[in-house]
Amino acid sequence: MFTKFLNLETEKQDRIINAAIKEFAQKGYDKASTNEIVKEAEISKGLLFHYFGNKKLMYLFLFDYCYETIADEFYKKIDLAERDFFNRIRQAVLIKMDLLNKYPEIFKFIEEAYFEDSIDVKAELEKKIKELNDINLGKIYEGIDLSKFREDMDIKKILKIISYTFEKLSEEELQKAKLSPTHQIDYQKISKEAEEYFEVLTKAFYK
Amino acid sequence: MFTKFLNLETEKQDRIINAAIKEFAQKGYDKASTNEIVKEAEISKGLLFHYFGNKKLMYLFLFDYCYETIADEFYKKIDLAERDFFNRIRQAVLIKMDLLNKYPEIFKFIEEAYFEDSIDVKAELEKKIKELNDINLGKIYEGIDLSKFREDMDIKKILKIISYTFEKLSEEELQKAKLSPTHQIDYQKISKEAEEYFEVLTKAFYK
Amino acid sequence: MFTKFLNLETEKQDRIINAAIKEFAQKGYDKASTNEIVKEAEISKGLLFHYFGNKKLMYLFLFDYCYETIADEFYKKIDLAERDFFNRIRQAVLIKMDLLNKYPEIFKFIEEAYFEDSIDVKAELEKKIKELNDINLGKIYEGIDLSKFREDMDIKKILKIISYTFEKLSEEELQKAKLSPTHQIDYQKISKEAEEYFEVLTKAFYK
Amino acid sequence: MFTKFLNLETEKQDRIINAAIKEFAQKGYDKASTNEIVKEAEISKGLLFHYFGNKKLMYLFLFDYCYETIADEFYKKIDLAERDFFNRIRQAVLIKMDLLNKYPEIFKFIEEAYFEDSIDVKAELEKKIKELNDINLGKIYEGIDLSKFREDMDIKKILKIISYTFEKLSEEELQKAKLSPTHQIDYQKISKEAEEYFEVLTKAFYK
DNA sequence: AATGAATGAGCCTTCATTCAT
DNA sequence: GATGAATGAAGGCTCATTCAT
Repeated sequence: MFTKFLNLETEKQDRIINAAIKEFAQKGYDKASTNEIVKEAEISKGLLFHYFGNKKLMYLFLFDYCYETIADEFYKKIDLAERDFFNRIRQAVLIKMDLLNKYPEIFKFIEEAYFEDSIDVKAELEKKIKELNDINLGKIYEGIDLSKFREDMDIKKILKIISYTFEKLSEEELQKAKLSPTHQIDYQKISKEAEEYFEVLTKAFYK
Repeated sequence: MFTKFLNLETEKQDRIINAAIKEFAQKGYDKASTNEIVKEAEISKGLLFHYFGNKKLMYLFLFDYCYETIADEFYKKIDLAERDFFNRIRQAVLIKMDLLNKYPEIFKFIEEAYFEDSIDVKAELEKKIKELNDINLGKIYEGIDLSKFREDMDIKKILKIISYTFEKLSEEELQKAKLSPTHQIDYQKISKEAEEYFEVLTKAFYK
Repeated sequence: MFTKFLNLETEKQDRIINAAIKEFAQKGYDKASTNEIVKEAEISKGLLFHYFGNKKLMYLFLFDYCYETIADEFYKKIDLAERDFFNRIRQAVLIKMDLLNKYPEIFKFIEEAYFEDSIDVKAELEKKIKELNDINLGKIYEGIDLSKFREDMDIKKILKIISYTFEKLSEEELQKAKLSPTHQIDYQKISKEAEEYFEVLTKAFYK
Repeated sequence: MFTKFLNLETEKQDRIINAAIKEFAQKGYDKASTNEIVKEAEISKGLLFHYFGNKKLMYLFLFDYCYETIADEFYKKIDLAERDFFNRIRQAVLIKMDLLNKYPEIFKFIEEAYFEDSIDVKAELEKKIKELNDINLGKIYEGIDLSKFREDMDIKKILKIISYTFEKLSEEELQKAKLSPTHQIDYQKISKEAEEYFEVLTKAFYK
């Protein structure tokens, strides 16, 4: 499919990928301009279509590229030997924040992709996202020590409630950052808040 | 501001509003075409701009309209005499699903609006959303009987965890419906699932 | 033709005339908006067309109105008893400047009208301008004492050369004002410059 | 800037330039339609904007093109060895009329440009015109034999009066042609008239 | 007389994509 | 492989004018 592109010298690949990610992350699928991408990447108009066929396929390729980049690093860093659920989640939150810092554009791209509503890519994208969720859902809970949890409740539901809480917490902080004038995320405040929720949730769901 | 439009006969207003909501809900702000809206509403091009000035103002007007329509019905139906938190949330979930059924396009429009990233409307929209959040946040917890909850934890955090759980639950079901071929929401299944989570959460957080 | 309009109460007539002159003077025929005119004049859209038929006729009416307003005052003020040509022209220049100060919008309108190139009004306007020139050309020279001029030249050519000089002088000052940041006309400088040219021309063409 | 356009085959360049000049000359900046231009030039809509960016830049490019075309021919033809002022002006008048005959549309375009009031191009255009005036003002008087003129008057004013006379004379003839049904300029009559004015002016201002 | 809602052609500009070179 | 000129549909929006009330 994208073999032509992948056989390019890495430097040119990177130039193109970075230019495209930047444009899509900033403007979303519809408003992103292939003109801007080729200008930034310093390649010709025709070449982009030679490599990717069309805008949609390029976007979908970038989504995969971004997802893999982030996922690879994520699973490289997470310690599956840590069997305590809360510590595992704490780890996940910290790693996510680290990656956010390291690859802001890529992260931005993925985040926007989750909310991308353009009819051109919506269907394909949702399919991809669903698959990813199915694949990864289990992974993060792999090897968790379930013996610490109360046994008078459905363990799956407990895990879900805990996951939901931290996801919503992150979303809310993100939303707050979005609405603040500086768009700055206050990592320290999030960490502190998370610890307080850990405490409540441990008291509620651990033996 | 929109007095010209609001003085129209209701039938024509509805035709225009429905056409516009449908178009924006389906395609998002940028890709939505005023051409399509006037075609669907069976009015002339110029008239739309006679009423709303421009696309952006029309979109913002529709957001207000949609929000008010939903909020009015929501707060008319919710029983603030019900002081038990879980029953209150159960109510809220059911009412929301009912409205979702009754006004699917309006709901769609609002949901999309929350994620609308078009630079044209982003700023204004976020301001509106922020204001709404500030206003309504407290309202749903009004008059709740807090004496039933455990006292060894921060009550605010408990309430948040519970809210988060049901919000995420709804979102997940919605997402599942989105990805299913028929886009059908299985209300019964949701109700049943919600009851099971009520049970878990009561056990965890009630005295 | 415009009897409907002319039978209006003067106050309303003035409101409409002023609004229209302002808009045309500022934007030229094509870009002038009938919408802006009715808004400023506080009358309804339809009424404007009821009175004037269409934009073109309104413009032509305004040209006549403006021309008459200026010409009436001009010929009321000019002293036809002054038989010296240079004094007569000096008078004309001073009166013109006075009127410019008193009716800046009307003057602006007439000036713009002379350069109006819109195909819609060009032909009609040029016809009007030609007629006016024919009528008024003689008037300003009426009763001039020709005995002061040299007799070895065609007197008509002498008068033309003198007129041309002052017309061009005015045009140049106007153009300079146009190109200056403040658009301010320096009347004192013009008067002084004119006097210097008077001197040269007297020496050249008087006995 | 306009390299894309200037690298085109001359035939196509000419087709586009002629179509554009014609349209702007006839209708002025605002009313000129890019649609008409591309139709006349037989190119696609997009191509025009590919070459010139937007309407304004195209107009400004054409102004430069027209000015250079005329100025180049003018200064190629004028004989700077001719030191007699009247002969020099006679030359200038004849060359101008020749060019007018040869490039009527270009001339028209420039003339209209001087009076172009559209806010879109006014500022830029006036800047260009001002610069041109500064550059060319001296050139036409270069090497003139001033010893023939009377010494009891400001020589600069004399030269101005003479220039003004011939400029106005040309303008009047042009205006007459404009208002005549055939739009024909009667060069012979102009030459004869000019000679008569030469005579008067020589008598008045030469020693 | 007076209103202002309604029209729809026309405006400039953008864009992904194609294809001859 | 690489170029960038060329396409033309579609975009949001404006406007003088009409006409039912």
